[in-house]
Amino acid sequence: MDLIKIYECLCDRTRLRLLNVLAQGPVCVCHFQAVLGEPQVKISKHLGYLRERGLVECERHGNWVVYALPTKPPRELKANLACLQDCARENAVFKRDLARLKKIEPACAWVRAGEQEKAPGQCRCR
Amino acid sequence: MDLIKIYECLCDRTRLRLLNVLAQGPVCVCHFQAVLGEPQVKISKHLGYLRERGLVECERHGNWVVYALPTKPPRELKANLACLQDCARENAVFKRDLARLKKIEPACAWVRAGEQEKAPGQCRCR
DNA sequence: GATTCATATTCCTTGGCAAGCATACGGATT
DNA sequence: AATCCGTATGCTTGCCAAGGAATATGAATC
Repeated sequence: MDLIKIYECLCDRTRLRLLNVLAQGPVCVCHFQAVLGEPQVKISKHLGYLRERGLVECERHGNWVVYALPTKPPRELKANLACLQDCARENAVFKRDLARLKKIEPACAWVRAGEQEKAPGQCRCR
Repeated sequence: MDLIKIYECLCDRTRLRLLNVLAQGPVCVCHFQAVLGEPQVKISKHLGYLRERGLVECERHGNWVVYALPTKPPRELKANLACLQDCARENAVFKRDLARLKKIEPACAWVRAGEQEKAPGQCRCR
């Protein structure tokens, strides 16, 4: 994987927040909206940007689309994500996002459950 | 230091090469030209970009300007430079640059010598 | 089949950066 | 002071990315 491409993905605040959240595990788009408090278009576009460049993968479940970090990330990506985690640990925005994620967690239990269950009929996390 | 700013600096191939070379120690602009094989303007501009954002520092010695990594790099910068070094180790371009640097080294001994000596009257490394 | 919900895409405007050419600057040499 | 050398800055062009509004898609529900 091209280093430049990785850094291009990392040099946007929204994308950093997305990746920081994803480090906790798979998340679906509606949860991102709730956690980041950003409009749908913005979230979707940045996820698309990351997806095209191979920094995230996604899978559809009914209406929901669940995003996750690659199952087999290349060395460079792995290293940089680890570095990001290390740097983000103390950052206020990143911490706030994770706190919000935790609050929402009950609403997206089916994602954490390995996507075995059927996706709920309606999003209750916003 | 702002993480975004760091990543913005890292998402250009020329700047990555500059930083990779700088990881070996202080280097003056004319050596960069020889090592990277890129025109003077390009080198100078990218060094300026890095300088404005605090990723490198510079000091003038006669006609020469010697660039170096910050003496006291912030945590995030340190971490990312280390990560870059780790990722760049196997990269062909980066390795070639370091090889060229080694070849040139005799011509810029005064830089390595802690800048004690007077700068030579003319650049012989190009 | 029509509607609803979640998500993606298109179109537009705006801003910033890369690259190259020409030129300016600062210091040393003659 | 005129010149030379190393380095930096203006200027222009072209590209790409961000953001927002509107709209399209795809799947589920009624």
